[in-house]
Amino acid sequence: MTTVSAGSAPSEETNSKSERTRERILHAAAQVLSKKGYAGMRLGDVAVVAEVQAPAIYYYFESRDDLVEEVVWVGAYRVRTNLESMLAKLPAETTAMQRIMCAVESHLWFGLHISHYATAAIRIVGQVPEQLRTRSLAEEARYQQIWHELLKAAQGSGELRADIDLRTTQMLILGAMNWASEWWDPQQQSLENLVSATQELVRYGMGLRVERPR
Amino acid sequence: MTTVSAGSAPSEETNSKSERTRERILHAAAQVLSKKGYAGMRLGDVAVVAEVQAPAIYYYFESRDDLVEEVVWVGAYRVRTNLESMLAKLPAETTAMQRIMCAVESHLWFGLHISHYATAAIRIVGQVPEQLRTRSLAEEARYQQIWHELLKAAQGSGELRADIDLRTTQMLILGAMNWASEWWDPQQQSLENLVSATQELVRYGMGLRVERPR
Amino acid sequence: MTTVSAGSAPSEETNSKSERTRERILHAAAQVLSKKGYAGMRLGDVAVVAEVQAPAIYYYFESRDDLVEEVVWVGAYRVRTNLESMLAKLPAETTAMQRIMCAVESHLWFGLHISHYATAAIRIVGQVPEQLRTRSLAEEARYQQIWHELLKAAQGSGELRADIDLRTTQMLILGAMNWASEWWDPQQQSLENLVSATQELVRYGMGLRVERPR
Amino acid sequence: MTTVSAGSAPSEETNSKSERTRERILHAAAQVLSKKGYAGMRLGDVAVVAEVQAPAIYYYFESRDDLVEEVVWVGAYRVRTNLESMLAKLPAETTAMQRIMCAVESHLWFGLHISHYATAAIRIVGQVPEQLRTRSLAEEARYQQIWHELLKAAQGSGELRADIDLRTTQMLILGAMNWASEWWDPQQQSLENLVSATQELVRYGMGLRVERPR
DNA sequence: TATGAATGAGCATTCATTCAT
DNA sequence: TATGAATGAATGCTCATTCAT
Repeated sequence: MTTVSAGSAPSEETNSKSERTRERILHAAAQVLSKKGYAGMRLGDVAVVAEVQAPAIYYYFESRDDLVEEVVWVGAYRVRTNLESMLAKLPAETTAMQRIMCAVESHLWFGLHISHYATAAIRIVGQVPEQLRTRSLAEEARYQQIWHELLKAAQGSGELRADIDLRTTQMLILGAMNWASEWWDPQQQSLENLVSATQELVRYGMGLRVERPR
Repeated sequence: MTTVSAGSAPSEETNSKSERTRERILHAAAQVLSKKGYAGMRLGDVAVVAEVQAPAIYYYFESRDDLVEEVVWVGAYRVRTNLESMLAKLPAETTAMQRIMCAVESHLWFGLHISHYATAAIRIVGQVPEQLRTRSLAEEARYQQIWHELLKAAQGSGELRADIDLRTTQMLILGAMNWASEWWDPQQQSLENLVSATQELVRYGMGLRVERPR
Repeated sequence: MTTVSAGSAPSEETNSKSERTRERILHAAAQVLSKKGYAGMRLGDVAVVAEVQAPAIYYYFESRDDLVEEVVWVGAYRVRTNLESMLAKLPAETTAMQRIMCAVESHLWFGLHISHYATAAIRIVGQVPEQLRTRSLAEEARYQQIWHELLKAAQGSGELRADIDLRTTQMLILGAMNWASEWWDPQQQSLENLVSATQELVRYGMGLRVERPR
Repeated sequence: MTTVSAGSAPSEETNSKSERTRERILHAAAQVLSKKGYAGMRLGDVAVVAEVQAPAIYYYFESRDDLVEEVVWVGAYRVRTNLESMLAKLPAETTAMQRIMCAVESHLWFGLHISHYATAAIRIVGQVPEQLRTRSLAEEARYQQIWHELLKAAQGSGELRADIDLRTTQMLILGAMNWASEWWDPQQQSLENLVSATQELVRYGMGLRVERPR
């Protein structure tokens, strides 16, 4: 799904047994991190989930923090590349607002459905020591930049009101979606439903519209 | 603002020295919790912030978890009562939508400006063991209920579109605000600004309105 | 019951309120000690039993060890003086063996029925640091001495076999009685019964006697 | 002496290095327990004696209480199996009284000479929380049962007086021997001596026998 | 005479990490 | 490539003890 290009990119195609084990550990860490938080993740738990012994982790990662760093980075990396590839697939004539709607779908779909990495990365932001965030911060900046350009384009094309505070609004929207991992329950509501409700809110707000745009 | 006097309510008026120490510890715990998360809160850190020795905490709280439980509960309790008292002050003729705007202001103002408790409670949701959440879950349910009634009233009065998914929208809005504690920086943006940007988003969304309602 | 003569003797007649509290604490300590052992006795438990607050203990005793020391000493002291007063009451013509039987009764009766102090003193022998035992060791030596004289007298009068190892036998008998506190249950067996069974064992052993002496 | 091989029996043959370490910790715990009592046993002391670091104990035992439980059980188990194997070695024609004498020897020899476990088990009876005693209580019941049968057989064969209270006498004898760990000093008296003095007391008591039975 | 408040020392336990194999 | 065994550095918690009142 994710289109991985460069050498050091986080592969999802597992090759050798060794690489598969490494991936299993990373997966397990993402899972545990998203449930227990940064300080709450114990290597023992990760080992259980990954079906290895705890010391085996050290064969693949220098330290616990290294493991966390990678999870967080992979999360951010995949969220960004996923969005990029989704946007790339859109036909040229897609309007700016439709692109934003696509980004909403990408964010929710990826964060809630595909990847523990994203959830983990999202949930432990703010608990992770600064020094572990260098790589992921860069990714997040790129991601924010993509969103920023989407919004600016929409404003340019007149699809977005000129008077809104772009940066704040962007953060509020991403926040609304990030927080969904705290309450959204696939048993109670389909992801499609959540996506369209979010798109509605983002586009029109809750208030009454006298005349439906478009 | 909330002056709670009755029964077992969490007092903010500190009386005896003993009560003040207890409050200091509770404050400190909220602060540390919101920064480090549930598993990351060490009693030693709390003690340093509260300017006591760590074992003194046990004079006031049965256990670490008891302390966390109280912080989380106080957070939820104060958020709810703050909203109630804000709403109670509104004149009778206030429209349903205006009440919602007031609730937005209350939520952001209280969560970001007034109380580490609220931030703590928000940030560690999902990390705290279920058994510590009994009291706070009840509070949160009451809070959600108040919001739900606000939205329903607005829908009833025709100020809200009839076709939106109330529950999902409510969660998205609260999420957008909760997440603000992750990125909002008082140095860069005034709270007033954040509040009005949020109110705008909630009310009208980002999209162009052909004709401004009302 | 105990005939206390000298000034510093452990009084059982409580006079002032202060003295009564002190006695209550001492009692409580004896009770807790006999149940939990030396290291297991917590001042908090003692305080609960004595119905005071823990720090109050320090008004009456220099330290925890001081309290223990006194309990142990009072136990030893009372066991000794009790035996002495029992023996003193016997008519002049009492035989040496009858005196021993009286001592057996005294030991059991006192250790099991009257006094937690004795039980405590007995049970924690060997756990208490040497330095706390100075006074009580002296008492115990006196007690052993009394027993030794009783046995020697009986050997002298021909009531005891000449070929038995007096010291070892004495220790075995006292041990048999001391250990009774571990298993004797007043609900299942009267003290009188235990006393006479012990007297029988001491006097005749378990073995068949061809001809009953005397 | 006891060579236990079957099932979950506490092995004395140490095999792997790991098993030897575990045994060393168990030994150390028995030693410390018998000296300091249940509450007085610190894992630090055990670790020093076992020549490991304290946390290493947790590699072999779930908790401090688990360690205590095992010591107490091993003590009870070995005392019982030792007695059984001693009795099993006696020739068929051994009289019931001689069997009892053998049991006395076994108890003293094992409790005082061979095994800290036995001493520990004996000394901390009554301090150990009930829940740690399940396994050992079962062992002790079996041990008491063996003794009971020995005594009953002797009464049946006419070697024991018919009029003695079997249960009480049995407890007194075992108590006399258990207590020996409090006072017996191998420097001052040989174990052989203690054994024969005890056998004498058990068989004939202290009193004068007109005619030596048998 | 007694207690509420607080502390320092110590203890059981956990956990990331190491290392020989 | 992986694990069994072990450890050092915390960390929560207990408890004797102090002290102002």
